[in-house]
Amino acid sequence: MSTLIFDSLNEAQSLAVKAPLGHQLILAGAGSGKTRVLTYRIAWLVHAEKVSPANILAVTFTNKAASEMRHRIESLLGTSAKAMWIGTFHNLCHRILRNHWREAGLSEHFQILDSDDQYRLLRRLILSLNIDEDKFPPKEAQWFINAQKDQGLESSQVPSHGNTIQQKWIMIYAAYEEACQRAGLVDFADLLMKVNKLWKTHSNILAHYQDRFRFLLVDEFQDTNAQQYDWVRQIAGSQGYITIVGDDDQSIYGWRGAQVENLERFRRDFPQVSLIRLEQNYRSSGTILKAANALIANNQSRFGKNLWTTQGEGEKITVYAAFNEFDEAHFIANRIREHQARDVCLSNMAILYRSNAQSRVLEETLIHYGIAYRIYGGLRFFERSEIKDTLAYLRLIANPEDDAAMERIINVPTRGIGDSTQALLREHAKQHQLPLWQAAEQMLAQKLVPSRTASGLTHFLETIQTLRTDIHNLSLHESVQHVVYNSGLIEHYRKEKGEKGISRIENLEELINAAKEFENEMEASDVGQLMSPSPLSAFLSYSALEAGESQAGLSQDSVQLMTLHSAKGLEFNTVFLAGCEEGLFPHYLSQENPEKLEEERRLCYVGITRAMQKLYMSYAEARQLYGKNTHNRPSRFLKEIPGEYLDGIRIKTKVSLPESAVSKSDQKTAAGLRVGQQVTHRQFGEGVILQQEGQGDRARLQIRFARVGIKWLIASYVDQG
DNA sequence: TTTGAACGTTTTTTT
DNA sequence: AACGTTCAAA
Repeated sequence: MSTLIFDSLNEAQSLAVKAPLGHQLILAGAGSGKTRVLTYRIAWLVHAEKVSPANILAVTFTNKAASEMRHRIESLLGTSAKAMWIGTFHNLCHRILRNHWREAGLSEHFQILDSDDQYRLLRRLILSLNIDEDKFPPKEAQWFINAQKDQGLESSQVPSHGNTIQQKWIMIYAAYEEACQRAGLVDFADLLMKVNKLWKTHSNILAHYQDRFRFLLVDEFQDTNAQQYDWVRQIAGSQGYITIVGDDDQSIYGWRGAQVENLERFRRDFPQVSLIRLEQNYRSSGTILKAANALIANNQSRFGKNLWTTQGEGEKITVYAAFNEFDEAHFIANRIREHQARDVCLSNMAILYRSNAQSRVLEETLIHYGIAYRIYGGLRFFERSEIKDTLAYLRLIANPEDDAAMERIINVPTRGIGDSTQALLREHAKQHQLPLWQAAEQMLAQKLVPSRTASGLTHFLETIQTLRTDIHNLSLHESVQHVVYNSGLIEHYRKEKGEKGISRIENLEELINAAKEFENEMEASDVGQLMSPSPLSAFLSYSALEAGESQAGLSQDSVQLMTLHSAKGLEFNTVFLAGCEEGLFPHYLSQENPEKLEEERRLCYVGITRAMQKLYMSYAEARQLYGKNTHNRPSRFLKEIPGEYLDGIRIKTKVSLPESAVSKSDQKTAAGLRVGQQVTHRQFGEGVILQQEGQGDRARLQIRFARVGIKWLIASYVDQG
């Protein structure tokens, strides 16, 4: 490796990369090359400071970012970086817990509970505790428990303040804790909490990690929570060198316990932190950057920084006032075609939105236009119910004490084990302090179940046992395949009518493939997650930790659709920021609370700064939201951007013609009416056509009337205005 | 116990 | 609109 590569850095970057050993806080604005700085810093440590890669630990926000970083480092160094630990907090903690399960008080076969599993478990517990489900909804219990865990509090440590409601929550938490412990289950927050506790109770283990990882680098520090902060502080000890990178303006995970204050706290807790600001932006045009700066300046609580660029002004930001979400989608699709014609490849364009629900109309329109797209988020692969059912079979096979898994599949497919039988089982299990599995065996042996259900239950137990012996000598993917085909799940889904059943079966096939790929990767990376007691166990953990970044068809050139949250860290030539309306963005649940509103603004900042050359922002005057027609004002964020950076339709304009609708001749009806046109109606008065269904005289038109709102009418009853 | 239909409710972001 | 829950009938 030549030192020449380090010459390509700017002054601030170079300062950060070549800094003498010590603690560093790098405040890195959007597009300032922070990933570059991190990877180069690591390369510098290895190359110039002669640090062994085995002594380096890097924490990233997503699994994807981790593997990207590994690649970059390897290509910089020209060697494998296997000895280096790079991963998310959750991933690294998982690895540590697999190494020290005994000391952490876990079962060797512990499995990870994802948030859906957690919800189901809580719901069941609340029911069995005879607590009113309406007063203590599982969702809130989940929220409560996760919030406590993020603070590092076990159920016994949560103060009740003599508050009876709080006591109930604590009671639920305690029951949940016990259930997890008994079944060998660990949730996301546990991964961190258990490692923190492990380190506090076993100083030798902590010392081992402190000794090994003298060089710590943490990305996206503004999105760390209290537990993660504690984790970093512990492993650093008094010997470690920490580099943290963050941007307070891009803190968008406050709602799940992230604390921006951690940036400030770091500076207080660690002496002699050198602070470096990266303020030169290499990504966006001057206009886009200035717009972003102007927007974020409306936030009160920030470190304060100003991004600048040497790039030219570039094009203005196009704001489009759509009539409704369909018009918005058409507009976007047309623009995508234009850019495509100008040689911007599809994968360099992204449509960003606030909530996943917005994706449907966009998807449908893109399909209509024949534009390839790839969608992130929504239901991820490993979260689909058919996949989770299969995984539950595998989990129960691997660990008969996994009650959550057993609950899930005991009657899937239906085998006559209904609610009452299940209640009976639970009761027996509770009284004898047994896992459900053993409770079932006992009850059958003691003939405590009616004969008809007994046969169903026996059949279930036998199925699982047979599967267990069957797959004993099979490889991972063969095991998965065997379970898919012999558990009865395939037949079960085949019976399901419509396309749903078909796609489920396809997904199950895909699961077998995923197992195969996982196998290959394990072999290639020799160590990897091999700490797990078995390949199956490793695969199960993987499925919970990485819910499915890997999706079909990712090699094809396609437009990227995702929420603003998942766009963090990415960049695109052209960005469409859709749904810039009050109530949608900022979301109405955040409108009242100033802090939440600032987070929404940061989210908008993140969205804007994803764009390199061209940004479109659009809003719809009318939109179907939650099954109702809504009329929302343009987002306040649009108004916070100075008009000089904006182009196109003025924001306050009441009516403007959607060009996409006009240009399409097939939108015309026999009466010569078209979308966007002003019309009058004898009874309802003046209005604007929003949408059309059908052709000719029998066409139905959706019209927004000034006086009476939106109505669907037959074309022949409308006069052109 | 299972099934289907009617009913009512609920809408953010995710490692 | 989409989902989950509840209720009644088989």
